[in-house]
Amino acid sequence: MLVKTVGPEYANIMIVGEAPGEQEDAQGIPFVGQSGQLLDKILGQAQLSKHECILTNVAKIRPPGNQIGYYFENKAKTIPKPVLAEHIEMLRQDILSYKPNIIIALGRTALWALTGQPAISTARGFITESTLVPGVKVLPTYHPRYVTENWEMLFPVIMDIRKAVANSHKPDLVRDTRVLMSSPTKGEFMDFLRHAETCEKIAVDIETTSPGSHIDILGIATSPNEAMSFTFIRNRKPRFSNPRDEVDIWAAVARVLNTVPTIMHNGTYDSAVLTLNHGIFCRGYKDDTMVAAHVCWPEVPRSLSFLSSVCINVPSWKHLQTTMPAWYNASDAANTFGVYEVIWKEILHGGHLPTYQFEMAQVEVANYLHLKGVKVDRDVQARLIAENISATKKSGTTLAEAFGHEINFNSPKQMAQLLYNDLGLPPQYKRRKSVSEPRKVTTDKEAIIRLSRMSDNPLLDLIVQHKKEIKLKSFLDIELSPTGRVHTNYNITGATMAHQKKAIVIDDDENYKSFGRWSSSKSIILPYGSGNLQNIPRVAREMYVPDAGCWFVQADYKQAEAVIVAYIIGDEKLKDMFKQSFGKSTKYCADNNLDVHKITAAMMFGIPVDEVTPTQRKVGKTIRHATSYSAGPKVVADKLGVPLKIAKQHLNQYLAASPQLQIWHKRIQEELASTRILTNLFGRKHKFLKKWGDSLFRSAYSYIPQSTVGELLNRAMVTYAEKYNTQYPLCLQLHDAMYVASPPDAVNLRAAKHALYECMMIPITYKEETFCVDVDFKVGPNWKDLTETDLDS
DNA sequence: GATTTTACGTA
DNA sequence: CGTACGTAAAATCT
Repeated sequence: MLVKTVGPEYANIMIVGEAPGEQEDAQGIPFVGQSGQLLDKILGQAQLSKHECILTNVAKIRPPGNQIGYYFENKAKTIPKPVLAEHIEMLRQDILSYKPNIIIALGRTALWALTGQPAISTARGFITESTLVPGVKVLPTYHPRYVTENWEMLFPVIMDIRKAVANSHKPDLVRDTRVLMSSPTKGEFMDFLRHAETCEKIAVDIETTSPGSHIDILGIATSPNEAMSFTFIRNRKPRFSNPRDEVDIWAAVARVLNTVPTIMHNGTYDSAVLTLNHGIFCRGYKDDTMVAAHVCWPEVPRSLSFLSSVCINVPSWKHLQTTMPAWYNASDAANTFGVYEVIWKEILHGGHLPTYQFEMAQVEVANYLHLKGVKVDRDVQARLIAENISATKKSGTTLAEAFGHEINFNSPKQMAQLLYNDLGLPPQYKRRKSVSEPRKVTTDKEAIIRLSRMSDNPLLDLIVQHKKEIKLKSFLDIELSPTGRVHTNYNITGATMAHQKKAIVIDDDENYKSFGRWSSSKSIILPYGSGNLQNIPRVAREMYVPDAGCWFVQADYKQAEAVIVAYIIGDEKLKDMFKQSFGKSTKYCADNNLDVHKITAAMMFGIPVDEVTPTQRKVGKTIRHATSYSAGPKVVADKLGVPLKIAKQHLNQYLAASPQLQIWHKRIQEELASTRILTNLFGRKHKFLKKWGDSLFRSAYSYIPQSTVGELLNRAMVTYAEKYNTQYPLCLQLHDAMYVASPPDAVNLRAAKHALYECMMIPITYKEETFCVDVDFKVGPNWKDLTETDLDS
């Protein structure tokens, strides 16, 4: 049936959906189905009711199978069939007769019909003018049906509706009243810099070209409504023939950035470039909108564009990056200022100030480690590469001879052909996210190891070894900087890169989450090394060395996640063990059976701790590890190399002996059900927006231990950097460990260890109980050959 | 040529 | 049905 437009005559907000669904079709009223119910909730969050709005759809009749594609001539859904064109004309008439002030376009089809724009993801959140009925405002947002599949988009949709409500009271189209100056003369820019020096706050943004991260454009905003950007390099050519002119400007810029409190968006990048290329330390850089967003809304995207769309009311500008780069840059600076003002209120209102300040305190250390880099011993590197080449050749030749032809072991296709056709082995399947998904064949390491166990073909193990050697090459065969160093970008707010893009994205990532740990990625300023320094295999670590005349001192939190878990689940036996072993040497712990895995095994098998055999200990270790994060019997079976049935028995034995973990998992599920928010032991909150189910639960189980340990280390590191970095400088961060450099004599090593220990002993309180996580030390001349040492030895 | 999938290294 | 992270190469799409 034809579903008509409904709503009161006086309404000034019109909501346009895509097409009627089953319920709408049956009742003849728009938005009465499932997505209508969600719409009610969303509108409620913006103090709006459906009954105050004009409701309609682009297509007035339900398409077969709810497929909107039915109404289009082409796959891209840009050429409507005559019937849809008629419906759109009806929509136009409705707009003319109801005269809404603003139209909320729900989803791609509504956006397209009202404005001709094809992409909802870029248009979302920015008010534009309708092309269907010129003069009418359109605010595009996601369709509720899309939100039900992508819950992380609920937040922006609510913000969009609020923006629509706020704008529905304004008579005109949004006029852009900002003053964005993009082509000043040198004199005008110098005047502006003098003006900026008198401001209480400014926002700054730079545009750079790679390689070299040269600054093309620098923009400064003195308020959300006033910004000026200056172009230094255009089309790779400097603007001034006399370098003197540029020097003057940089001197003035340096004065401003070192004295005026500065806001940036992902300023770790900007300030690193300014420091490295122009010697400007940006001492005024105190606030960052990306860090602020990470603290307030860790689960949402934090590109400046996204944040602007939810925080402020400006026209979309990201598409002007190439055509009007200076204007774009001025917009960035002004909008950074605007976003800051909104998020700052949220920081205060939401009680996020301490966490925000702690995040900002990490910026300096992260930048220091980024720019300093780590030295690589070229001789060791050459030796390791040579060894790797000969080993790879040897295993490769053996395999090629055995199979009668060359095989690309990196190719899943060729591997599948080899394993499941040529060798006729039983296909192995990947684990699925849910049972409903189709099974997919895999040829990964685990699969090959499983096959090796069944078939006794020694070539399978050789394949695994060969693949490892191929992989190792990528860690060894790396480019070093002219001074023989590698650099990594430490990201305090988690990931900074969109998945597998050609160009590394600096402040524009849409796919962002973070569990409070640092991540490490390729530096675009100093692109030397393998990029990520947190996943270097042990073998390759040999070539990483401290600066001349020093050794590495490694300090890592001992079994940190296990300690945290023991306290949260209230496992008294384990807590007792951790207390007894605190500060004790490895030998003492071994002699006195102070060993988590032995204790686990003893509990499982119901025997005294000193009777646990090495095999039983291995079972205990695997089971504890597996159960902590809710792994299943298949993983345990693979790890231990035992049949599934035995693995299940082991798991049941453990769960029977130690029920606390399951009780805790239940508790986590209840917390997720009531608020979807979990808080780590330092008060950092994370909202879990993924689809309800086991995958969500497991992610949640790992959150508290993982993020608590990450934050523990980062707190220690900030304190250490402030107090001791000049004496024993920091070199590396590895989630639960940090590395510093010290002269290798006993006195210095001991002092370095004590400095680390002092900063790392941070008491953690949980349920009125306070504890510390113990620290282990290792020292050595390179990153691989480290030997254990006690605090005082 | 761009995007998605597969695999794999660390904590 | 461990999770978190980043990178490389192959496979697939357009």
